[in-house]
Amino acid sequence: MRLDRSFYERDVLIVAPELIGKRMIRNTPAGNPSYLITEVEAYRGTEDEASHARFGKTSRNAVMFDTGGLLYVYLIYGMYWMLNIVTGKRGQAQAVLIRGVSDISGPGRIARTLGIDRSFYGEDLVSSERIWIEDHSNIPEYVQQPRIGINYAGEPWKSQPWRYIMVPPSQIS
DNA sequence: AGCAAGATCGGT
DNA sequence: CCGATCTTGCTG
Repeated sequence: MRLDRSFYERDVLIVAPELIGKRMIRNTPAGNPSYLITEVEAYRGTEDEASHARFGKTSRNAVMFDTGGLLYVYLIYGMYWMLNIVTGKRGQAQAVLIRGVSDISGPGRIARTLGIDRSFYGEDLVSSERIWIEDHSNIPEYVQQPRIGINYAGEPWKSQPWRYIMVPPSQIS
């Protein structure tokens, strides 16, 4: 069943690991593919020096300051769309970057495969007809690591283990 | 105003 | 390790 507002409105450090193992559904004229979420990163508030919210609200990141459950989509390196899910209550400026789904590794390739672009900025996962996330009662194992590509941030932000990676069942000892 | 750098990826 | 490619927000 589709996740509701109350799921997304919690702190990003709670929501991010819980997104691992959930299914993202992409409703298109061609079909209804679903993708298992396998890797995410948490970005937490204006004090997080690795976050786009670190300079406060701007035209690009404005949706991060809105309510949890909305999508934050932005273009990076002129060619890759990044898919993020806003979490927390309005004003908290938190988001989860989707880094891996099913057999797709890398946020840029995910957006390309799912057909995510600027038109998904602000899309609401709670009510959208195009994209949403379902809970299939899957509780996977995961490991935590520092986030990728944020060397510009200072400590402790650079080292926070806010990257969550699903451990395949075959690798659990 | 201009410009360096970016939550990346694929090829060399 | 470098180039693609363009938006962003600072002068990194």
